[in-house]
Amino acid sequence: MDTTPRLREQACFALYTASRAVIGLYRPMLDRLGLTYPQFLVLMALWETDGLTVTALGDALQLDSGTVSPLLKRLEAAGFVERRRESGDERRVTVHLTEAGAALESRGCEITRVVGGAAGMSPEELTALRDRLNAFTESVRSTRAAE
Amino acid sequence: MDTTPRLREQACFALYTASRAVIGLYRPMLDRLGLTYPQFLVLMALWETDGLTVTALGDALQLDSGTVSPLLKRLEAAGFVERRRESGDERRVTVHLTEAGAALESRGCEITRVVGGAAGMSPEELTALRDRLNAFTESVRSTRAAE
DNA sequence: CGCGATTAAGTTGTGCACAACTTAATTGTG
DNA sequence: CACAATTAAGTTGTGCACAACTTAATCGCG
Repeated sequence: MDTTPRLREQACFALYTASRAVIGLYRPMLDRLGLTYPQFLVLMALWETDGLTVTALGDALQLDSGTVSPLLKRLEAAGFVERRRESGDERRVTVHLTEAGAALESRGCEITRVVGGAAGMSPEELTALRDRLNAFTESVRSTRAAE
Repeated sequence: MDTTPRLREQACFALYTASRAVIGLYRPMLDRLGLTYPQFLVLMALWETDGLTVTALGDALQLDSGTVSPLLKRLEAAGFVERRRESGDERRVTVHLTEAGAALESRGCEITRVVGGAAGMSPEELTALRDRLNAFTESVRSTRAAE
C-alpha cells in the first residue's frame, strides 16, 4: 500500500500555489501603481482606518514587526505613507496616508474587482471560499498555539 | 456608499493568510528534519518520482529555475539530494534522492498527517477545499495568460 | 553542414517572511 | 520612588519568490 502523499493531492500545496497564483495576477496591475502585494495590503488597511500603529498594522496583516518595519520604510520612501512618533507614548509610531497614498484608493479598488472577476466563480462562491479559508486558518492557529 | 474593500472581506487576503499559517504549522516539525517547506515539497516530488530534471521539478512545484536552483543547492549541501548532469543532453540536470533524503519519507508522511488533522475539517471537506483551490488557481492562471 | 533560434540551468537583484535579537520607553510592584 | 518586567519598533541573518539576465548545449531549417 502506497501511503506517500502526492504533491497534487495535498490541500496545503494547493493553498500555497493558489496564493502565489493570485499574487502573480495582482503583480502587473500593482506594478503600474508602484506597489507590491504586501504594500497594497498596508494601504488597504489604512484606507479603512488611517493612523494605525505599526503593531495594529501587523495584527491586521498577521505580520510581525520584522516584516512590517522594512515594508513601511519602503512605502514611506515611495511617498505613500508617513510615520509619526506618538507624543503620548514615545514607543508607538502611527502610520498615515499621504495625499499620494490616499489617491490610489479608487484605482486599488478597481484592481480588487478585476482580480475577483478572474477567480472563475460567483461572488457567493468566493465568499464561501473565503469563510472556509478563514476557518481553516483559525483552526491551524489554535493548533500552533496549543503545541 | 462605501466601495472600499475591507481587508478581512477579501478572499485573496484569506488565501495569503491561510497559506502562511499552515506553513507556520509545518515549520517546527520540518525544523526537526532540517527542512523548510519548499525543500519538503521538493522531497515529496522526488519520493513520488526520483530523478526528475530541474525543469520538471519546477513544473511540479510551479516555481521557476531562479527559485529551484538555489533551493536544490541547499538541499544538496544538506545531503538530501544529488544533482547529475545528464550524459545524453548536457543541458539537463537530474535530481536524485540520497539515502538520507529517502530515509525522511516516513517521518515526512507523518507530518502531513498531523497537519491534515489540524485543519479542523474532515478529509472529505479538505479534499473539496483542495479542488476548489485548484480550480481557482487554474482560472487565475488562464486569466494571466490571456492578458 | 552551418548557424540563428530555442532550451536548460544558473546568477543577480529586490522584496518579502520570520526567528532571534537589540534598543528605548513605559508599566507595575514592592 | 526604584527597578525589574514588559512592550513597541526596529535590526540582522536566512531562505524563499520572481523578474531579468547569462551561459552553454541542442535543435532545426536552409
